[in-house]
Amino acid sequence: MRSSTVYLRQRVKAVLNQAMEDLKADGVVPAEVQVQPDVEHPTSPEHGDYATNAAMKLAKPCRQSPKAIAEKLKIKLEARGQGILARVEVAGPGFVNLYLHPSALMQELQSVRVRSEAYGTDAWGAGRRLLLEFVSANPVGPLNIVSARAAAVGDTLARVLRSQGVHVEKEYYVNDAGNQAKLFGRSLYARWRQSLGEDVPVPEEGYQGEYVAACAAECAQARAAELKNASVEQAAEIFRSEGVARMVASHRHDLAEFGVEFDHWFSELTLHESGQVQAALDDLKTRGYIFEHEGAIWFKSTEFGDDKDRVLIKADGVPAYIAADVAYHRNKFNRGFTELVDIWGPDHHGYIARMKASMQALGHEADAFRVLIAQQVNLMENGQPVAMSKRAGIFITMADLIKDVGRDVARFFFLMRSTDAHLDFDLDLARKHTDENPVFYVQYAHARICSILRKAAGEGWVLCEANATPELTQPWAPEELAVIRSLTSLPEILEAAARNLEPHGLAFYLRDLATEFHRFYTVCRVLDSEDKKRSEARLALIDAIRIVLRNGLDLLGIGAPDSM
RNA sequence: GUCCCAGUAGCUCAGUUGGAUUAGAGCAACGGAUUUCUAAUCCGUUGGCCGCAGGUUCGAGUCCUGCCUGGGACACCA
Repeated sequence: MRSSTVYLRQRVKAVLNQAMEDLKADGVVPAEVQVQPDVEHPTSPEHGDYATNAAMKLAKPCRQSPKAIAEKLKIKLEARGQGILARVEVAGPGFVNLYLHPSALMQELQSVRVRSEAYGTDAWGAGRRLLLEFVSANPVGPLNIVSARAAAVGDTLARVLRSQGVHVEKEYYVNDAGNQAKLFGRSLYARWRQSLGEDVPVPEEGYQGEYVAACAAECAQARAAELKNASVEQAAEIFRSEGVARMVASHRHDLAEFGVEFDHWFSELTLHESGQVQAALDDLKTRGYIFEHEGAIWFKSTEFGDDKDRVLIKADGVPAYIAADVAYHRNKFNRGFTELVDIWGPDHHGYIARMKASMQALGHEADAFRVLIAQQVNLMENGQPVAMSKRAGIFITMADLIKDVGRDVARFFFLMRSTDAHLDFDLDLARKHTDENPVFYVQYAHARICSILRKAAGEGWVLCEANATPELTQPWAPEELAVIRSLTSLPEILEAAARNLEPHGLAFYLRDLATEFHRFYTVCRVLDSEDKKRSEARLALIDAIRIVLRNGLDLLGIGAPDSM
């Protein structure tokens, strides 16, 4: 289904490579010279559809001026670019500007409709097996805003990577083994006893929010029979396991509401029970990165650039959190994944070095394990940050946010920022169902197109076959050419987003494409009975725009409505 | 004290891994456009010492060093 298509920019690159080979054959460029020239869109369209710095990169190894090489390259490009390039120009310090042949643009436009929902997909990522872990919140309370951000980014990243042929599985790590889970169990237990009129205090550092009492009641009802004769310790354990299970279920539910579904939910407890924590320890020991000191067992993480060595097994014999985490990531590799990507919250920044160290100690390449930090989110209302206090139980959850502004808006706002930058979430703007809200702006473009297509169908207009190039006697208008050029950028946008693990470029791209469409719409009437040929061509054009908008919105996990 | 992230228009942010005498959007402000396929639209104007100072080279918002400011992290917690 994912046939390998050569997109427009790749065709241009291929022409450039051929031209450079020709220069080698002529002896202009020494055979051993290897350069990777950039082919990019110039800032100003007057400088061509694409421009390359190949001549500047070749200048030094060839010991010639960039301009001289550019002139020679130009001749080869003109010969090799038949049917793709209309014009080649040398400019500035040695740039070579490439102007597309109109027929190449038309072919690409046709390709959008032929490939339809597969337009933009590629296969360069085939063969990679990547495990993407994100959210992984402690199952002791509702998901917060940062989790929502991580969910949006992780889910879209998975979709984008898959579109490029990478095999991706999404995983959620359930911290059901540690102190937090225990503390949660005891908090639930206390709340239950309180509800029975007894004076049992919630433990210090325990969980206070309103949801705790509600969860305690549900747990008590579900496990009533077992609780009847349980000791305090047994009861706390029952509340721990039941409470965690219910929290995990609610996380799963809330995430599904947000359009995010995981392939795996991985329990920390199973690592301990199956002996994998010990196995990881033994592995590190065999490799010589373990030592004992003051009754604790340490990992020599400083060997791999960490600030200090880290305790794996505490002096009391209990494994530290990181011991299970090392075992967990070792497990991921053992399952056959060749790349691990984690998305963590901002408070785990300092944790990266030691985890990377542990994976290197286990023999993996440094960049086989990568961590993205989903930075802090400030909810803004009336220009002020919304006050939140976890301690007092006053905080806006992911579920609250989605209920408030809607799933599409929430996702788009999170995906409009680079992941590792702080984000001010403008609630007032998010709530507006007007043109100021960028989500609706993009969706409106899609709906507008659908509306025209409906009208066209009703009036008996013919939407030409996907593989038929519309014939035109008059040249395309500038607004038409601009939007066609934008269309052809989707493949490179997706490739960049996947390679850099930065999905936000896609959101910006869609907004820009919507702008190009709206501009076109204002100037060019699609259905014009005076000019049937042009109308048919424009119908094909807006159909292609519809496809690209829809593909992009799908990858963002956002709806593409037919009408608004 | 050490480390990480950020600092670009009044506000929120892009800037394609160093490229073009002209650094871009959105919002806000001001002025225009609709007998039309959806005005949830479009066009125009105003707005900048890219935190500061050096350095690297043909070329720096982008890379290096130092400093300033904001946020975060620095457990035998998870």
